[in-house]
Amino acid sequence: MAESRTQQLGFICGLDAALRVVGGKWKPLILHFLYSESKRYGELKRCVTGVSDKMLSQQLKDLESHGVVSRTDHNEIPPRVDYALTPLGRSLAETLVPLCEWGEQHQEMIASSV
Amino acid sequence: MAESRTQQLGFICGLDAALRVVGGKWKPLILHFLYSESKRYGELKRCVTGVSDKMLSQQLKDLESHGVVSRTDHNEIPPRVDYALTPLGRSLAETLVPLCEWGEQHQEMIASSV
DNA sequence: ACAAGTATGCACCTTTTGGTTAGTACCTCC
DNA sequence: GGAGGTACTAACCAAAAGGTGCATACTTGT
Repeated sequence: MAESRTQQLGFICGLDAALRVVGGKWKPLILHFLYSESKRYGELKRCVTGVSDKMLSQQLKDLESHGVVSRTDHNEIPPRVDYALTPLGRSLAETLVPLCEWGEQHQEMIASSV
Repeated sequence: MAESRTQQLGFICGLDAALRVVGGKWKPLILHFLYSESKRYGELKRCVTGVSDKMLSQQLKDLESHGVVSRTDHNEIPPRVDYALTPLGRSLAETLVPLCEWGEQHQEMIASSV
């Protein structure tokens, strides 16, 4: 029984591979908010309600290392840094749209079943 | 400024709501494997490579409480229990398909950028 | 002059997540 | 008759995720 290419790479399936990139509590939300437009660090933080500085920086760094987010440091003082999706990141963020819509449609039920 | 219905319910956005249901390391994979067909506990465990009994039971219970997975205990000895997606679960699993395809297309890159 | 905003890094701590082992009660296969 | 499969649960422990507060170095607004 030949192993599939996916399994040779150490993934269970394509979904498992994708979760390596967007897994975690904050990454999908970050991608989602950058999807509408690129944002400064502070703007992003205000969008992703409840995230701490530490988490936001860390997750952005992860996303950058996977090539889905690009960081532009304007080297100004006070600091000014922009975050944007790369084309790859944009294609990934698009796949989250159906999930987002599902959440909107069923949010009442989700809220009631703790 | 009026708060949106989503925010009244305590969610940042629809995506945030959906993540309450499918958040975590294993839940998306469980849904994905149940999408093709309903499975017995042991079958599912063999599909979701690497999951422990504890995690699989726990996550299945969570998914059941959110109404996306249904559990059928045949009350036999030795035990026989089937897990299947509910219609709601099926609609959720469908939203994961694009993500799965994205993962397949980009798995080489994902594997290389640790 | 002083507070607040700016984008982080660091150290410390708590919470959540996840793994391991053992146990159940019965069956089938060798 | 002992091993292994079946679908779990509970207790215990380790690891990862996540939160808080402090520090930076300079600007703008009060």
